[in-house]
Amino acid sequence: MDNEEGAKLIDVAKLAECSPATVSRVLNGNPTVNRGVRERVIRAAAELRYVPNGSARALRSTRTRLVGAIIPTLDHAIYATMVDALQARLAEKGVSLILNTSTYDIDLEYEQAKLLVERGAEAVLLVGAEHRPQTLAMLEQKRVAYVFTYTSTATDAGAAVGFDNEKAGRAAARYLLDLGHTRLGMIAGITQDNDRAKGRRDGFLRELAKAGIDAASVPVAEGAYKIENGRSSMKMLMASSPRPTAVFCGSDILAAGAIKYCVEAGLAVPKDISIIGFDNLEIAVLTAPELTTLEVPARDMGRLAADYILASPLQRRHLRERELPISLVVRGSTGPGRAN
Amino acid sequence: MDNEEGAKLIDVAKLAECSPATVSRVLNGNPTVNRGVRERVIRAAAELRYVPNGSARALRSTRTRLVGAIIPTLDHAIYATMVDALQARLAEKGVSLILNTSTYDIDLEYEQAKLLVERGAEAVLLVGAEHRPQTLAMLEQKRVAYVFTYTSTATDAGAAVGFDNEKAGRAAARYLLDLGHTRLGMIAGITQDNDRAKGRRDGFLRELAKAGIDAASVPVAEGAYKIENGRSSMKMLMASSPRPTAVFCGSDILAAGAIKYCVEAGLAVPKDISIIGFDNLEIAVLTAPELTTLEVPARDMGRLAADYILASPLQRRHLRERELPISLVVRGSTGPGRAN
DNA sequence: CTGTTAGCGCATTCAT
DNA sequence: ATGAATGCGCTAACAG
Repeated sequence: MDNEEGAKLIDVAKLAECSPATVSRVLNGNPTVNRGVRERVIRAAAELRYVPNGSARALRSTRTRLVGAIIPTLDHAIYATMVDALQARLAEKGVSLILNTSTYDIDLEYEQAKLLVERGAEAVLLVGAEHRPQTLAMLEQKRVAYVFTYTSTATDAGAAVGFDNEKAGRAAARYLLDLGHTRLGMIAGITQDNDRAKGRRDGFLRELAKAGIDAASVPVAEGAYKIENGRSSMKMLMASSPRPTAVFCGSDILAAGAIKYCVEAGLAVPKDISIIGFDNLEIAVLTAPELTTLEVPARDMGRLAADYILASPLQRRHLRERELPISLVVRGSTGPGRAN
Repeated sequence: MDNEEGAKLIDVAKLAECSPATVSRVLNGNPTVNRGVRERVIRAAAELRYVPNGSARALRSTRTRLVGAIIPTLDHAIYATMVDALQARLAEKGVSLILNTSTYDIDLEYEQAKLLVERGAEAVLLVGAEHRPQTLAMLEQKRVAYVFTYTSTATDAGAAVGFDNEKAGRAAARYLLDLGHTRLGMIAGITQDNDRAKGRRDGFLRELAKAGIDAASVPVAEGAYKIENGRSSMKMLMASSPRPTAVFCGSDILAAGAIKYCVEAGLAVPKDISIIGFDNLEIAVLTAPELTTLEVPARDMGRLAADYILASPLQRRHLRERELPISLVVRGSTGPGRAN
C-alpha cells in the first residue's frame, strides 16, 4: 500500500497525523494552518509522492483550472505563436490549455467547443468573430467565458483581443495609393466563414473605392496560406489586364509565393511590381527583396487573451474589447507606382 | 430549473422517465437498452441541452480521455506541425489534448508532466529521449503511458516514434563528403539538454572522423533556431581558417540565416559554399538558391504517436520504437566541393 | 486553528 | 432490460 498506484489525500493525512481537511488546506495554500502542521503535511505528501486527483478536485470545487483554445490550424505560424504565448502565460498560473484545431470549419468548431465545455473549460479562446450562433449560445448558457482574437469586436458576453482587419486592409491600400499606385490587386486568404480574411479584403477594396478605383476593376485571388498558392495566384493576377503594379497579400506566406513567381517570371520587385504582405512572420526577411508587411501582434494577443481569462469577472469588464495597433513594416518589396 | 446553469444526468432521467443508470448507459453507448427508451433519453438530453460533467465521469470511471503533450516551443514550425497532426488524430476519437511548452527546459518539463498527471492525462507525448529521471519515474509510477518523438530509442516503459538523429547527422556528412568537400563546418542548435541536436552534431562529426577529418578541426557554432543566429553563426564560421566549403545546419531556419549571410558577404551558394539544412520546412523553397535539406517527418510523428496513444495496451507492444526514415531533399544550395 | 460531516455528478455493482 | 444503491477523491460548510 506504499508504492501502489498512488497515495490519496487521506493517506497523506494519516501520515501527517492530521485530518484530510487540513491536508486540503495546505494543498490549496490556505494560510490558516500552523507552520508545524503545514510542514508535516508537505513532507508526508512528498514522501508518498502524492499527486492530487484533478477530477475529484474539479468535481468538488467546480474549478477545473482548464482553459480551451480553438484555432484554425497550427500550421500557420501566426496562430502557433499566439498559442505559444497564451500557454506560457496560463502555465505561470497553473492553468492548463486544451488545444483544438478547427481547420477553418466552424461546424467542427462547434463540436470542439462542446467537448471543451464537457471537459470543464472555464474559458475558451476563439479566433475571429464569425462562429455558429449555437457555439456562443452554448458557451453563454454554460457560463464559459470566451475571448475572440484577431478581431476587435466583442459580443455582449464575450471579449475581444485583436485588431480591426478592415482597418488593416485600408491601411495597406492607403500605403500603396500614397506610393502612387493606381492599378492594384489582391491575393486574399480564403474568405468563406472567415471574417478576418473578408475584413482585410473589404477594407482594402473600400479604401481603393474611396480613391476612385472601382472594386470591380481590382482582381482578387483567393488561396489557402501556402507558398504555392501565392505563386499561382500571382501568376493569375499578372495575367489580368491591365496588369496591377501593386498587390496586397493576405499573408506573408502568400506574399512570399508571389515574389517567387515574380522572380521566375522576370518581373522586378518592387520596380515592376510592389508586393505587401500581412503578419510579419519571421520569414518576411527571407525573400529578396525583403517583405514590406503589416505586423500582426500574435504574441501580444495570446498574452492579453490569457490575462483576460485569468482576470476576475470584475476585472474582466475593463479588459473587454482590446484593440491592438497594426503597424506597417516597410522593407524592400514596395516602391513608388509609375505615373500613369 | 430549466434554463439554469445546466441540466444533470438525473434531470435527463426524469424527463425521459427512466433511471439515471439507464441514461448513463445510453450516454456510454451500452447496447443493452431498448430502442424506445434510448430514443427518449436522447431526446430528453437534447431538449435540456444536457452536457455531461467530465470531471464526475472521470472520477467515477478513472478514464479522462485526456492526453498531454510537452514540446519545446510552438515557435518552431516542426513542432507545431507535429502537434497539429497529433491533435487532429486524437480529436477524431474524442480525446482532448493538453498542450505545454517547456522552452527546452527539462526541469520545467518535469513540473508540466506533474500537472498533466494531476489533470489525469492518460498518456503524454514528449520530445526527445533526454528527460529528468524523475519525470519518467513519475509517469511510470502513476501508470501514465508516454511516447518519445524525434528519437527512435524507447525505454522499457515508454515508446518512441521518430528517427535516429545520429544517423541523420551522418547522412548529412556523407552527402557532403561524397560531393567532395573536405573542409566542413556545422551550425548546430543548442545542444544542452537536447539529445536531438547533440545526436545530429555527433553523427555529423563521427562520419567526418571516419573519413579522416578530425572533429577538432571542424568549427561548430551553436544557436537557437532563429534566422539571425544562422546569419551570425555563419559569419563566425566563415571567419575560421581554413574556411569551410560546406556547412550543415541543424535547422532550415539556421540554414536560411546562413544563406542570408552569404548573400550579404558576396559568397556564392553553392559555388563558394554549400549549405545543407534540416527539417524541410515550407520555407526551404524561399531561399535563393533553394535549400538542400533532410526531411523530418513531423506530421507522421504526430499521427503515429496518436495511434500509439489510442491503441490498447496490448496493441501498443507492437508499436513501440517506430523508426521513420529521414530523406534527403536535394535542391540548389549544395554543390561539388573543389578538389584540394 | 483544526476536525467532522456531507455530497459534487456520475458509472458501476448488484439486484430484479 | 432496467433500477437502487454505493462511492470515486476531494473541498466546503460548519463546529469546536
